Amino acid sequence: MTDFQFSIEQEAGAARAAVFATPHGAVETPAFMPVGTLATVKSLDPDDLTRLGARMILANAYHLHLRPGDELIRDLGGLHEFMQWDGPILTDSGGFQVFSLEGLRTVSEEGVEFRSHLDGSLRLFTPERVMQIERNLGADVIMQFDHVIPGQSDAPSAEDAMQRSVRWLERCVAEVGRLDRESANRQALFPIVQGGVHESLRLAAARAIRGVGDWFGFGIGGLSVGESKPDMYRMLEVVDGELPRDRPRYLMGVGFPEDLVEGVRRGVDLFDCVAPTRMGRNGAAFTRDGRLNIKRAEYRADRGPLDAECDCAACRRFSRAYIRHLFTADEILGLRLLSLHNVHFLVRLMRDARSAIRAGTLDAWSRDWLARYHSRTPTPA
RNA sequence: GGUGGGGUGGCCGAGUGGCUAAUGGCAGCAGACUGUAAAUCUGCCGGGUUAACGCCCUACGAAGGUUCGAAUCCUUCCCCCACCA
Repeated sequence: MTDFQFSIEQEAGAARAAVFATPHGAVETPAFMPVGTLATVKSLDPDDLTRLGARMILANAYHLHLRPGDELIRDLGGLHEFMQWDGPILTDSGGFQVFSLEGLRTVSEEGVEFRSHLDGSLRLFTPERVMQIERNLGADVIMQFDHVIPGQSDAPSAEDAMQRSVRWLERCVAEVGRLDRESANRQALFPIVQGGVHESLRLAAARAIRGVGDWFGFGIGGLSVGESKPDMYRMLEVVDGELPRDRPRYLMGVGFPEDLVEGVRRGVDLFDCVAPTRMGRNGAAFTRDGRLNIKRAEYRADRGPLDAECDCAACRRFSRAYIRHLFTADEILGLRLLSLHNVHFLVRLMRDARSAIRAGTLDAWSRDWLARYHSRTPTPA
């Protein structure tokens, strides 16, 4: 299968600038992928995403299985057609929901029984079932079904979840093979490296995964789930040495701007996170000088843009005072403008990082970028 | 003019003798958010002082009274609403 390809253009330490080709187009990396769990990046439409430079987006198997149903989406032509996004799509498996919906599920070797958060019905998610769901959805990249646990979990728990994730990976592979024999397919299955914050477990997970098969790319999961940032960064360094360098690494669920910069430096190519959209809906804007809460009274009469150096649609046109007013008045345009801005901010951040890698200036660029982001507080214009 | 109901902290609105600086909601102020159970959640919210505990002051239309003690009971007055004249 040549639908997927990862072409490295330039390296800078662990970091690299590359192009990740998929059946629905190529993604220049490092890249940030906006999250559209329910087949929509909340408040943004496909044209918005295209304009701000997003190339690849996420959707979620658990949520779309529950509503509107993966078979319905299949019958309507698949996720790309359904949501009118013709760029690359990646679907998460529901492994994160094992963590986030902890009170609504029970884990066994067979799989995870979820109590639907929508209607209370029981749904058994096995690796096989998840592969069928992700096949029905039809994303370009599909994630294995994994077992995510809290970041501070002790080694025995982390090892247990990691080993289970590896066993489930084997079942995912088998099921994908069975489905492929039924009908041709152009999806890439990504495994997920687990292991909590324990170096030996991360190493063991990476090795075990490589033993299961050959992969077009690798997910790094179970991070940004409650562990410290130093622990998260350390795990990236550990994993970097154990994964093949000629394949993309996708750090799942990360993150905040500073985490993207730190991640790129440690060899991560792809990121996704709900932060830009969720925080945008809650009034927080990323700026070059740190986070800004647009609801604060000090911006009441502020004529300036969210971020003076930003060229997004919101910053080119609207004042902080206006956007603050929208939030104060509970107007939906406010949520939309901050979501637009925040996603644009991360997309551009990765574009800038890519340029720095290609220019051979990543170290200086990232050092300066982080210093400024951390040292200042956005002030009224 | 008569009858009935009512006046509570910025607003709405509970509370009918002590546990009440006074439930709730809204507004306001601030914080959190990392593979989305989220346009969500959390904290503060009479004034002064304190790092905090606490202490002091002011407060339930106004004034006076009963009581050890009143937003709650009594008296008078002011105002609002409804209905009847």
